[in-house]
Amino acid sequence: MRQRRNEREVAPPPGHRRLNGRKARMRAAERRQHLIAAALRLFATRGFSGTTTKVIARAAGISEAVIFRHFKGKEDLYAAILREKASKEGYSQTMDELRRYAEHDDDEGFVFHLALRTLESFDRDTNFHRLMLYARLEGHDLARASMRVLGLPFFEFLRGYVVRRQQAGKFRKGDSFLLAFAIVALPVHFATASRLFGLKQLRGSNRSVARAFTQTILHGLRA
Amino acid sequence: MRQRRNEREVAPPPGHRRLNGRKARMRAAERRQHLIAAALRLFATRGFSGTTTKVIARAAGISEAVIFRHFKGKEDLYAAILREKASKEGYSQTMDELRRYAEHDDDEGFVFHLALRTLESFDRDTNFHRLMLYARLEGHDLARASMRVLGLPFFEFLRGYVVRRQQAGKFRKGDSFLLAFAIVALPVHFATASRLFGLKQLRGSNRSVARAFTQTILHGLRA
DNA sequence: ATTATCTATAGATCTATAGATAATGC
DNA sequence: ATTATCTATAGATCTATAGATAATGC
Repeated sequence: MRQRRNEREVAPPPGHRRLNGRKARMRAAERRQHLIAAALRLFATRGFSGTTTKVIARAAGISEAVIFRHFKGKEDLYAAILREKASKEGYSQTMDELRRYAEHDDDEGFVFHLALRTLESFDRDTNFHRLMLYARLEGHDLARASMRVLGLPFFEFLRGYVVRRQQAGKFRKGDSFLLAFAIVALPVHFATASRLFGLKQLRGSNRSVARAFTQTILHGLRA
Repeated sequence: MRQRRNEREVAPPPGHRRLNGRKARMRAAERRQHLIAAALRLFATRGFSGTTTKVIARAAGISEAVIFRHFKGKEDLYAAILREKASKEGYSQTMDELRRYAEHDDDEGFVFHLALRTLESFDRDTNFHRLMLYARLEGHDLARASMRVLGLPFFEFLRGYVVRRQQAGKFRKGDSFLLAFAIVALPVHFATASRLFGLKQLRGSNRSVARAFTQTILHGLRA
């Protein structure tokens, strides 16, 4: 099982100086980021307790001691990754975009772009999503916190949209919670299966997948 | 983080003899099952590498050495759990039931019971589903195998049903793979969020949730 | 002179085994 | 007599720290 050796060094960030072929030293802030990047990949593939500081050090191309110079401990490094990567940015940007479709009562645009941005996010930040899934399973505090601070507001925004469309008589009546849940469930579940678990059967361009889910969510399977 | 102490003993199976207040010894086969049950709970909550043989022994109320008497090692115990619990039973029983709805072209019955059985399965075997999610993330061979042997045939059966209904003109045209995926995605994603991650916001009886998803899948959100 | 990194190692913990001992079935 | 379990411990790893050394900026 856990015997895979995936410890090749993480490339130093662009702009990083090199000293006649040998590695130049990084400044503290730079090394911090570098360690976060290296550790993210490893925690994402093997989980917290499946990842040793030794492996992280090897992947980052430094000695173990350096990790503890920059972070209080393994747990602190893990927490730093979550804090660093679980930024509001992606969420609020997508929310702004969706709000525009919502203002025009453009259900197709709304659902389609929600799905599309979800798929793109899993493509871009596969490791982060993998890490979050691990963190949620492990019941990590910061995963819960991130869910509360980012996930819930987003979901409430989505549910608000559903309620508004129900009141306008455009969406079926019914538990707005479950309807909103259904909208996110399709793309998230698909992205999880295809990107995180690598189910090969799931193919197609992001746009075509998003289009199919949009049709399904808005009009259902029935002809 | 991983500091929770959840090591109370697993109750011995019913019918287990007791010797004037003290524990009676189990026969090998019985102890094996007992260890599997105890370890399942722990692996499910903490993952493979997050669970030590010491903690398993404590939870089972025996010394660590007993584990290695019954299993070649921790990995072997883990594999035994997957083999034991990932039985075809649940799947083929549900498939038989669904086949009956399919024969009567009862889309409502088909989708509703698929959702209902999924939710019930996550209620009944929460720990198993948690373990499988961990195993899939960790890329465990047996998780992949179980997906191939159980998951795929089930999915192909489902896709076959979708194709047949498309040919009958009852289901919309479109990628049968994605349509079939949508049918399972709603209940599975919901069960995962509510049962495995304990999102409290997700409530409602299994039947009402299954009903809501059936409506959504068959008729969509549009009024 | 300051900052980043390394080597070496302590001390805890983890998996696994050997050999002794206690319970059970006949 | 056989089977299940325990105690004790080996040997490998794991996180973390102390103190020495090498690179960098001024």
